[in-house]
Amino acid sequence: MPELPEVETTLRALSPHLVGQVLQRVDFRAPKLRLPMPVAADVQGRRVEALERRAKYMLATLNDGQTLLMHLGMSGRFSIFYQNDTSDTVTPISRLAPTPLATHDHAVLATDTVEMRYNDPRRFGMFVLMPTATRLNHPLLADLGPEPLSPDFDGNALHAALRGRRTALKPVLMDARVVVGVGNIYAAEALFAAGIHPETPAEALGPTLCARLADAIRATLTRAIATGGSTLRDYRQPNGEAGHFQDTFAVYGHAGKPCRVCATPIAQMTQAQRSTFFCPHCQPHTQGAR
DNA sequence: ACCCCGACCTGAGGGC
DNA sequence: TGCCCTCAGGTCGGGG
Repeated sequence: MPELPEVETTLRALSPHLVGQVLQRVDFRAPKLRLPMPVAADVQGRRVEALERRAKYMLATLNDGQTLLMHLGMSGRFSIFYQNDTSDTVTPISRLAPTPLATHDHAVLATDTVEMRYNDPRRFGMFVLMPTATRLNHPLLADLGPEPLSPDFDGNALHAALRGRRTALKPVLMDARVVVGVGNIYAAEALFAAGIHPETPAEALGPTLCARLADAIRATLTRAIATGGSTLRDYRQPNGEAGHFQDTFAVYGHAGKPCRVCATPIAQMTQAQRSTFFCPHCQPHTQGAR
């Protein structure tokens, strides 16, 4: 589920409550999600010095030289709860009052003022503790490609990354070594925005189309962040509200419905075991692919 | 190196 | 009502 916009939305909501705050209470309730959970005592009592995003990972820098890495997997979400109802001095960012823990609440991080709960039905998320000094060399982070919203991602970077990739463009866009943060939804939406067929051989995409696609990826992700991300099933912003970008999907989940531009029915197919949606008219097969 | 596929896990929805 | 199948936003690791 969560792709870059959902992770970014989550991070922006958590930041004011985490950065500079001490994790007074930490509870990893499941022994493992995708990976074994850290030991709570190795996190509890530390102050969070920074919270950053790399790809779909959130990295909380702790004041003891460790970094807590968090990933939302397919169905993960954080919710912010008030610690108590006497929080007059706390900015009312959350409408959620404390409730009993729910099924699939796998982690709890509490500061003096709020409690953050991580819920993840499918348990594909992860919490990993690693040394801050070498964190970028950690296997989870070492081979990641450029951030799509950073200046070093442009048509030239994309063109270089597609070299040697003979397979269909859309699965390649979802390869984090090419560009990070782009999952099944945003790959489809960006390809529609760029007017490129998802089956175009990746290495056939010339500089002009690479520039157009890089722009489309950046614009699509930026718009999604601005609307709080996409809520299909599980994802929620940490204040409990759904995202809204799903209301503006051009193709994702729209199989058989008329294209908003040309009214041609949106097509669906399978690529790399994932559903792909596209408009056969607005995203023609490109030959030569400049 | 690339590429394909299965694995991880739970829940929702459709067909019978 | 229940069962059984398919599908779902991600990523890793094994094999060809």
